[in-house]
Amino acid sequence: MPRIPTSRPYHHGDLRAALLQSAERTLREKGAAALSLRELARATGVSHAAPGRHFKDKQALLDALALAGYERLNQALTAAAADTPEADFEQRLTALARAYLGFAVENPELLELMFARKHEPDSSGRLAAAVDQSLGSLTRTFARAQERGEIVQGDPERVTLVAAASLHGLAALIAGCALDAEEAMAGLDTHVHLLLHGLKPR
Amino acid sequence: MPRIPTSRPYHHGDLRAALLQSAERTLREKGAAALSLRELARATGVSHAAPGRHFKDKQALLDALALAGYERLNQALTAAAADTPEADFEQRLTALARAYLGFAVENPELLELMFARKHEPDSSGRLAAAVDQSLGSLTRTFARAQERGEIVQGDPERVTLVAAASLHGLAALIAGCALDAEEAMAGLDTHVHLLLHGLKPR
DNA sequence: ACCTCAATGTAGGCAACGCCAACAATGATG
DNA sequence: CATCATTGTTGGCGTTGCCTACATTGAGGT
Repeated sequence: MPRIPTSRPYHHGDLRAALLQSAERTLREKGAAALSLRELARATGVSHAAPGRHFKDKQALLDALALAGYERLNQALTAAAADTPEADFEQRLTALARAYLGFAVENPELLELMFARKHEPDSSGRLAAAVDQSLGSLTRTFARAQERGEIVQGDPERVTLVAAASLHGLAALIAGCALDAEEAMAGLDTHVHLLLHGLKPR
Repeated sequence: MPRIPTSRPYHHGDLRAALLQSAERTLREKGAAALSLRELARATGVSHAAPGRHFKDKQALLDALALAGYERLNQALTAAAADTPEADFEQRLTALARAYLGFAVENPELLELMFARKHEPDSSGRLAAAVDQSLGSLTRTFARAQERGEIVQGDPERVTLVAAASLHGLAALIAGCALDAEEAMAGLDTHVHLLLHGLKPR
């Protein structure tokens, strides 16, 4: 059937980006469960099969969304690290923690997506790289601190993991509504302090 | 239309339990995405609308699944606490950590479900109670340690949170395939030690 | 013993979804 | 200017969650 002419041109221009943007909006406002390719297509003003040209799967779109999330998170962490160049280690770590938790508070649904265990084999490689890159800020901070003797010696990966797990745990609890966001942010300084100085009395 | 007689009785007996059991099996074997009420009904040998009599929603079934998960986790934690009655604090905490991480390794999909942010308002109360109960083992351990002076003073909730977040972070990373399970379990002792003694050199 | 009725299971239908195949419009490349 | 890969459209298929109407059952009151 020949097409009835409309105001919109046949080709969208940058449908992929538009879909991702719209998807992130729905994700933020209505949650991941409300994400449907068809609804997304309607919201973007294209036919229900158009998204299939840019994402082979629904999961492929979710993966792309997660990847974009990692990139934003990575930017936030890098900025936080750059903003406290010569501060002492505890302040530096606190800044990183604040950046990470801030991201978790602002994008809880996205965070859930980013750490979900179901990814296309295609995307998993790029996603793993993105995770490493995000962890990079933390790793570098710890490596430098270890060189300066501000941190216990030992396998740097393990030391970093202790901090990373603690922060990620907070973020996950916030994203899962098991922990009040403001309360967690307010107690962050104490949290990092306890992490660095230990739970045992000195 | 009158019913053609079959070997199976009209009433199942305990359909609700059978559905939950079947659901948990599918969850473990094929993931949460593969859970469908209709498929579940087929597997249990009832009609596609029968589950609706016991779970008003698909989400209601997921919530029931999560609740059962919390009960199992709680048992594991309680048992771990009971198994190390007079051990010193670090050993006690390590035992709790091992129990929690063990659960995460064995039931990653279930853990994801338990900490998902979408729950029916009906279930959320019971779920919150279950979370508190699971946290109870940790809280009690810390409270006792604080009384004995084995732990820094200060808001006990905050001190507990540092440990809880750290463990939950590890569990979440394992469940999300961002961390190798065996590696994490192997390094658990060191992890707990660092948590207690801090990352700064003494 | 019978009747009633709430609980539980069944049958069918509806709208929405993801995915697929066939076709149409477009713009870049020769 | 013809060709053709890219990108969008239409229509269809099978599945799903949920709803309504109906059937079967067992328990409790008379």
